[in-house]
Amino acid sequence: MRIQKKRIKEVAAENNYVPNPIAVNLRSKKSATIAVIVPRISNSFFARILAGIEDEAQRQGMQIITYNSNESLEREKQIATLLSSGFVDGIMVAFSEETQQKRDFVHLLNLSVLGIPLVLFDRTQLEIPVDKIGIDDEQSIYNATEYLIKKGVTKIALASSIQDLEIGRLRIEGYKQAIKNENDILIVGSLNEEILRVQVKKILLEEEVEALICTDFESTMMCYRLSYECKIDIPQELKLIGFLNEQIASLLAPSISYIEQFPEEMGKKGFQLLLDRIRKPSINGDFKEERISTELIHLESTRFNTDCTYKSVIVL
Amino acid sequence: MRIQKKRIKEVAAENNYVPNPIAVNLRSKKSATIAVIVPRISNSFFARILAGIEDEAQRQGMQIITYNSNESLEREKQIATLLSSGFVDGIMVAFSEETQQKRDFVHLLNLSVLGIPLVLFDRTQLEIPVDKIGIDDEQSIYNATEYLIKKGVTKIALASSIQDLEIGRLRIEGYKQAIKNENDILIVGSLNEEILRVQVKKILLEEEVEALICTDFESTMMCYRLSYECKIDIPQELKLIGFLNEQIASLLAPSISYIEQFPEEMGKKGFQLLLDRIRKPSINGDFKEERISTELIHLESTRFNTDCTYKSVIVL
DNA sequence: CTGAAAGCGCTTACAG
DNA sequence: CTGAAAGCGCTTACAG
Repeated sequence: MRIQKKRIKEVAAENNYVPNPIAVNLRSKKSATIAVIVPRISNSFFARILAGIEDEAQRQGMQIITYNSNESLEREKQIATLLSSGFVDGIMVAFSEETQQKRDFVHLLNLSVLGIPLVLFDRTQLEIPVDKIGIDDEQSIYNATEYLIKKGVTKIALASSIQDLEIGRLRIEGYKQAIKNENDILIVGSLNEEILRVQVKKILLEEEVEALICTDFESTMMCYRLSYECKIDIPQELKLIGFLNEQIASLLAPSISYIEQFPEEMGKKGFQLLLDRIRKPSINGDFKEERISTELIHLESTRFNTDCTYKSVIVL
Repeated sequence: MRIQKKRIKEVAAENNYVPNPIAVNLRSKKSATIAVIVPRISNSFFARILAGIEDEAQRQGMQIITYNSNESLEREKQIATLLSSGFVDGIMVAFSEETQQKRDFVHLLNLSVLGIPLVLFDRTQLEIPVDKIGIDDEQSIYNATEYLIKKGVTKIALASSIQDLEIGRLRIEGYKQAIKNENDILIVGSLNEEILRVQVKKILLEEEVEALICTDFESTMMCYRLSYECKIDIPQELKLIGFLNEQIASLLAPSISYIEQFPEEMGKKGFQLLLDRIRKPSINGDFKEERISTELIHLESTRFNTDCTYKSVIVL
């Protein structure tokens, strides 16, 4: 038997035989494939999560099919319908903004009811009994704000372009918690780029803020740019902390202190949650909810004069 | 007959019946699925190409499975083996750096020999008889260089972190063609970030270059950052043109003029090429090779004093 | 026009 | 231990 098996494998290898996965799937009722739905694949954050999932999936010999909802609820529903035939072993979803705003998630609930293992990642604030993984949204901004307060900064404002997302709301909440005194709270936010631009310029020029905290990539880049346009020096006149990835943050001029979210790790852990659920369905309706701890990375934009000399800027 | 069919569809819809695609595929020998292999999914350029493919695929009712080779030849071979069983209708590939350097592409050739429609995108310089789509690599940098020359800039250097890729070589060639006089050619390049950093700093401080042209995202961001570190004012003392996406380019301070590659369009056109090939296999070995025309977008980093007032920088 | 049967490429349970 | 048969969920060609 063992010898036979070996011989078959040899012959198979010699002839470059690769079993047709379609047939294997149909027969075994296991596709060794999971589906991942992202709201926007060209967003580097989601692309990195995807890379993490890919990495882990490969180690387990599983494949991933990626779907891009393009932040559209309708498209998300189409994808859910497609997946409801159950041809994947499990699904990972970061739902669209529209889904959250309209609180319309029957299509996701439906998948879960059909018994298809489901994991929500990044955007997890939905009342569905499934496993979830996100970051410590509230804590992340709380830490950043508190750091500045401890350094003696008093006038700290917050800018956001995701205030309509639950994760945006949570991050803003973290800021509020840290500021404590309600009168010191100064928040500007808008989904609309132009509106936010005007708002940020206004507080930059009229309110003399000492520090700006941003809840997302777009608002961070915008604040970086606007401080330049307004000729406000970072970090001399303004401290800036935002959500960026390392590559961009460290190559900006000056480099911008940022909150690292470890998206690859989120992908890996999310995949692991899904795999666990595929192997052992929830019996009593118990599901896991994990949070990745973010990290505040200090670069030039939060350098204080009293700090000992920073990694010298000009190195030759 | 027509009535029956209608009735069936009605009942199907009522009961949320979705045919099992696995079974359909096995039966029909068509999977309505294509595979896309990218060298790095977290690279925003490839993520945007993917978005373009997704978009077009959706319109045609087809699915895409994404594979990430992580710039690894070995991983690329594994993926090719997997796909050689022919369970997808076609494949789009941007091969890895390693594949190009080692000129080891038997695995890709093999897929094509098996009769699986194949399209190479972005990185296309491989002697395989398949359809290809890329950008006008040589022309893109030629145009940028010539623009600066016409503006009277004489000392123009080039920086690259992709000189080992054929597309890098082509872009550098475009620069050389435009410069004409061999003595004026000044090129620095390295895959290694630290080495390139030192090289760029050196020419910035010692060679007094008036303009810098970059062949890729990494080198562009680095030059942007280094001009800040060296306290060289852009665009007053240095003009800069690179490869960036619009979002980043316009939010840098100053904003950086860039070569737009239209990645979504490349994805769409590449998918179209593949679909054409799936429907009508090449009989006499004729294959298409398309090039997307890039566009030089002028932002602040190529503003000349003589230019009429630019879109005012401070708008309130 | 209709409905039962064959078959896509596998795997696995079972008869011999 | 071995080899033939059943069956995964469909579609399509074909007999009636």
